[in-house]
Amino acid sequence: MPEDKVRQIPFIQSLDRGLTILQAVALSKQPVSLGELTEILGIDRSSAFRLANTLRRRGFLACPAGRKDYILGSSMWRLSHRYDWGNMLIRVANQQLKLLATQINETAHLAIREGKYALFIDHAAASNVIAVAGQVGELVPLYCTAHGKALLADADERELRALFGSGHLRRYTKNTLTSIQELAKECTLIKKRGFATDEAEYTEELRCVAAAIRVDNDVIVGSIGVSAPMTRFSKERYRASAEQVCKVAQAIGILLSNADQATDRDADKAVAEFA
Amino acid sequence: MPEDKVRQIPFIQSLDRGLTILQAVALSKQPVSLGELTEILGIDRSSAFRLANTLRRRGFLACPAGRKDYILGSSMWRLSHRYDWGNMLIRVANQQLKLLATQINETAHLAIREGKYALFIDHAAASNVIAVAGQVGELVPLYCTAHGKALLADADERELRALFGSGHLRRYTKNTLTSIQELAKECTLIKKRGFATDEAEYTEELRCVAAAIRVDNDVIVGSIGVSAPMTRFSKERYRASAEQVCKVAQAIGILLSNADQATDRDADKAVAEFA
DNA sequence: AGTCAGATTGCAAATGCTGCAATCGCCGAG
DNA sequence: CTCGGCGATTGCAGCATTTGCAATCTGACT
Repeated sequence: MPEDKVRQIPFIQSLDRGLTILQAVALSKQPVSLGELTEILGIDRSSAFRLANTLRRRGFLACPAGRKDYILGSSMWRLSHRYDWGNMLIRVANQQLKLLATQINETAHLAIREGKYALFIDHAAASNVIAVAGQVGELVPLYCTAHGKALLADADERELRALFGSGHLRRYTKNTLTSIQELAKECTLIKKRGFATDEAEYTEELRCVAAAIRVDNDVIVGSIGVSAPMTRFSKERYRASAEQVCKVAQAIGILLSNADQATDRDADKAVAEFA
Repeated sequence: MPEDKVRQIPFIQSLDRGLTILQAVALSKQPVSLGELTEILGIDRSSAFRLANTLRRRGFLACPAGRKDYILGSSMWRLSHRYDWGNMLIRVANQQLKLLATQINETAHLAIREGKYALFIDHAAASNVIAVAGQVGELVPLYCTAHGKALLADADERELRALFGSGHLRRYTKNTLTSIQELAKECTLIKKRGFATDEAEYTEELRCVAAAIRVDNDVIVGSIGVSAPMTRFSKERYRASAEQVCKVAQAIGILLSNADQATDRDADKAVAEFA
């Protein structure tokens, strides 16, 4: 269990414990019993109970009808729904996005997943280059774009079928992957090497590299990438770009993971190497 | 602000305060300064600071680059993203869904929003009736279905344009609304009267009524409704159904809002004193 | 530079939290 | 139907944690 806590600044024990409970419950697929919480926190049963009870009163936890173990409550739902996460991502990633566009000298995009599609939520154009496809606000299929596939990186075949059904996928170009099986294999590869490509699989003549943005090196919350016409984006050039894309994606992930000053620097470092 | 403290059930003060901060920050559109938090909690500056700082260390709050006021952090994102809200909604709504199907004697559906689409996540068929469109897992457009429009009820024209673009909407039947302007007007109406209709706007010959499910009478988290072929679902019959649909939607909303207190009799007191 | 508002830190008091142990409530076994 | 057994809940007294005050720091504006 990774427990990295720095206490240079005094921190409130009981609040911290409460948050631990919240996390534990959120990360568990099953309802969590008081006993388990006691175990996790390593404190007395009664204390765990009172903590959990406080969370329940506030609606952050709830008890499934009749049961006495805990699940997340509606407050979490409400609070996170109300919040404008898209804007947060845009804000945090903006600088990195521009950096990427400048370095590679092609248009860079930021996307999030929206159901079966990837949604472009921001872009940065290189100064001296004609803008390329991918308007902000545009929805593109997940399965045949670099951004989409990056967002799908963690999916296995079962999930893909649940999402797209078991039939064939619509073909956009001659390179489009149309079977779930191929797609699943591609996802595995993408996950391993860290970036996804689009070899004109959605739009003819358009090549694209993208990497998933992960919070805590885990949950995928968005993707960042660059794209350009094949004529301008040679295979080796865009392969080289992949590395930069990955680094930037990671930098943004770090910024999101612990958005405090200390980690601003970590992110800078991560980017600095090739800046 | 009166600070009634009833300690029939002991609750942890500092955790409670921390949660208050979380709420305050989440509900504010703007970053919240330490001063404001102090104000809200009615405690000393330094205490508020330490509380907020603990939340920040855990990633529940963050500071926008360089600034020193607070916004929600990535932990909220991560936790709520990872949690299976769909299942929670299905679980809570299941009974009501069946009830609705029985009462109206037509198929009832439960849907959530997924990007530009409504996603059916559960359904209940009336016993003696041939099943109707709307498989669980099906995605349907937001703008031309009762569920979709119910989910859009709070959107204004600006938001609609941001979502659908400013062009024309695809026409599925002769009744489909194809202009954003019409849609915006419809949304206003839906919001006012509490339910949305689909007069064969997506599928020919299919009529549908749906109402938004709101947590805390505010945030829309899903929709519930019934549908049937027009031949069987006369205009007056389905108008009468609207009322029931609304009631059920509201009931689910209440169940979601206080999932903990709904099953707990003692908690009624707690609710009373909070109000 | 100088001033001011807000953020951060040190410290001792005391409040609130904790763990222990006793009680309660629910199940399944006898 | 009663009896254990297990986990949840509650009462209590000691003391660790949190708190408010006051001092210090930061950094923005004059």
